[in-house]
Amino acid sequence: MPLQIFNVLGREKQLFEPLEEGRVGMYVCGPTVYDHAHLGHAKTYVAFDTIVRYLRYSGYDVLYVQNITDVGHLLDTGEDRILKKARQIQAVPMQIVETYTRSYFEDMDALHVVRPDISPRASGHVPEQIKMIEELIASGHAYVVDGSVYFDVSTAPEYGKLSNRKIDAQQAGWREGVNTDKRNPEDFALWKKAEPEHIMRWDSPWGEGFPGWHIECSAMARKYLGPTFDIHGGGIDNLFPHNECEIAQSESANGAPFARYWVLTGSLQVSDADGIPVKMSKSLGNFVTVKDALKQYRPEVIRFFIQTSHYAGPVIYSNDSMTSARGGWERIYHAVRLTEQMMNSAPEGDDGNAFLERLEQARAAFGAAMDDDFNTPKALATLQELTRDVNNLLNSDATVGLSVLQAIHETYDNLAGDVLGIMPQNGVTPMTDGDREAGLIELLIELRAKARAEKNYAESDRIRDALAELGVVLEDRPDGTIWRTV
RNA sequence: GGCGUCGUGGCCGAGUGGUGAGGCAGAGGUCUGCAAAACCUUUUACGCGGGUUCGAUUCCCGCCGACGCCUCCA
Repeated sequence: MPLQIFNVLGREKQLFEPLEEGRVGMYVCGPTVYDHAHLGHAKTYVAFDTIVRYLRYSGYDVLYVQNITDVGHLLDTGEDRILKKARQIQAVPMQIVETYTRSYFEDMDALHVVRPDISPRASGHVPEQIKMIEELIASGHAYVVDGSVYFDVSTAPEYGKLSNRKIDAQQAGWREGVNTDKRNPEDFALWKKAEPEHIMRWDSPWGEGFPGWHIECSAMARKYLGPTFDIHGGGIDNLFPHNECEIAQSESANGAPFARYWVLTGSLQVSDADGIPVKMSKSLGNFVTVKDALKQYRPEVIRFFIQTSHYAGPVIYSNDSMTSARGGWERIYHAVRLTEQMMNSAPEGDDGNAFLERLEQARAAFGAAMDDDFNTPKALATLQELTRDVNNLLNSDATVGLSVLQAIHETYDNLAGDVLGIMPQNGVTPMTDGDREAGLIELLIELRAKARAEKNYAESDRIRDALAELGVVLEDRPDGTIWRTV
């Protein structure tokens, strides 16, 4: 079955047909780098990582662009986020940007998030933004007031089509006294005049200033993906005004449709003191940083947790749900470890090759689930069902030949590893630390086997307990002992 | 108030007009020096009220409730 995607623009599941056959241009709104990433960011970017991985697994040549916002994102006090942070810790703004950009990539790398092909920074694309603003002024979509430039929403008749908002109905929300430069309250800034104390400033045809928040995505998407491209992603919380403004700017400036499919992710929530779920966010202070979460759970478990619910829905983070995710992930992981260790001593040949059909069926079921709007929970269910059958096979008396074990392993490698990114990355280079460690563990297992054969259980348990302390779990099976890390 | 998403068993979480997805937790069993793992069996479901239908958890209407956005957030 071909891939179907729920397009927020139109709010329906649609057959995915890229602009150019076999290629996908994709833009995802990235983070504002003024602090460490938290699990809410992880949910969004793991979700899009999974989508990109699946598109590539399906044979698409994906160009994935995800911006870094390092200028222009203002607080409601009119203060720039980056500048505020810089003042707090007495640093130069670009120092902040650099620190947290590195931190962001460090976290995403740890979570096995494949890096975007291009990670453009807003501050590095000011000329492109200025150019687009000039085009908008020339075509009558924007106007200059005292060194600032605003987009005239009344010139974009389709404004509101993504978020289903009608301009006239929103008047009530306008607060008196704010941004009185604007002709209409719903107009938004493309360029802001820099007050003397504003350090981040650039020359422009309208004097020194800095770009508005929305224009960066429009300018950078156009630069790297062209006026029209396939998929635009982001968190649902940016639906309005950010995404809506992007569309208005881009389509007005380019005279062409902007993104064809809009894919937005639901928010990560946390229960408050009364047990009511609320969004995890910086401003509420109820966040868990990715770095802290990684101290408690391995990256595969965090990914698995995120993938147990559909990307578009909300997810409630709690210790219980994480523990449950860990249990579910371990079941799959144990089967993979069992397969790997049986491969070490399996007979050559294809005994048990009737199982190959089951593997094909698993791939088909997994693909069908993912083709249905990237339904990762359903895809995981197909892996769990496969795992039950794999366990039954490997624990039976039947002989399983090496080629069949390899086929099983490859199936997990492709589906759980390549697509979902939930298999530990095992180094295949010879004599890595990992290999040395594996050799030492196996040596200890041999010593323990000798002790067990002599019924010296005190000694065998001592070895097992000591290894457990170090995070290596042993499991005795009729045909020997297997191990895995926790 | 406006726009939107959603309400599934102890918990998490898919899905469908008519055979109880899957996982976690619980109970019993098999296996085992112990442990662990695995497998088998097993217990609780579809917010409330109407309507359409032979039949609705699934479609329609209303209500209630939760969350998100409308002002910075992935």
